[in-house]
Amino acid sequence: MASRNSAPLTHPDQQDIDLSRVMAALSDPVRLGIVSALDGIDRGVPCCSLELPVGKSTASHHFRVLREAGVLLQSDEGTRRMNQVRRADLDARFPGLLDLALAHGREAPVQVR
Amino acid sequence: MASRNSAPLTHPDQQDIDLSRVMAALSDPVRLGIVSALDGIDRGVPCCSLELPVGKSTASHHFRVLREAGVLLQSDEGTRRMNQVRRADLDARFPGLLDLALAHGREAPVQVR
DNA sequence: TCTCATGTTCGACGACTGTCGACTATCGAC
DNA sequence: GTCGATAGTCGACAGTCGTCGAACATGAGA
Repeated sequence: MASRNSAPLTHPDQQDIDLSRVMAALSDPVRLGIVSALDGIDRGVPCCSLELPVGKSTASHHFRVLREAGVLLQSDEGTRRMNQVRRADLDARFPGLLDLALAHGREAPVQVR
Repeated sequence: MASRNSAPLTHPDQQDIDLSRVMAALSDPVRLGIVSALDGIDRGVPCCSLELPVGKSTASHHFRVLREAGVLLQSDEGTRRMNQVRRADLDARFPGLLDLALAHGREAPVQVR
């Protein structure tokens, strides 16, 4: 879905993932909640399946930040935008970072419907 | 030094160091440069010994952010404020985070005079 | 075709952040 | 006591960030 004329979901290549951006992305509690909820799920999860404490447009913003930082992989399936954590890429580039962040980011758990 | 009536240099206890704050602190290139320059030096280093690309008040701000996040230990010695990375505390609380950040944060190296 | 569900984009807003210059505080040396 | 070095504080400013509501775009079904 998304707007017709939106660029086709830009994701950074693995080697272009920037630590500063990843850390900035993960330093927001809402975004850490998203990643935490999505981690370990092997299929893509649509945005609407997460019970986030913010509005739709704000959630959209957070998903974009995570995608552009290289944390999430997004792909369109019909009217749904599926989300998946890029664990392999992140583990390859910053070994241990994701585990560290998730281990310490369980304060505001996000439910997956 | 500092102002006479400033609170006596608040540092978070090891167990109170918050990952979000640490990551936010380390996601700024100037601050990452500071930590990178200070890491591995066993003695305290005064603020003025670092050649930072920002003004005095801005540097002061960055040092405070790092201290309040739990990344730096600051202590006054006469007219100097000595700085040291809290490596033991950080390694204990978030094993590997500092090494990860420093390994990937050498873009804007900061000189120690 | 019409409608609904999903999700984006676009201003707008307040809060926070990074930056600066000017001023102040403290200490040590003269 | 005075002066210089070191360093913090205090506004001020522009830019970014997180948030929202309203409008728009797309695809799936009825």
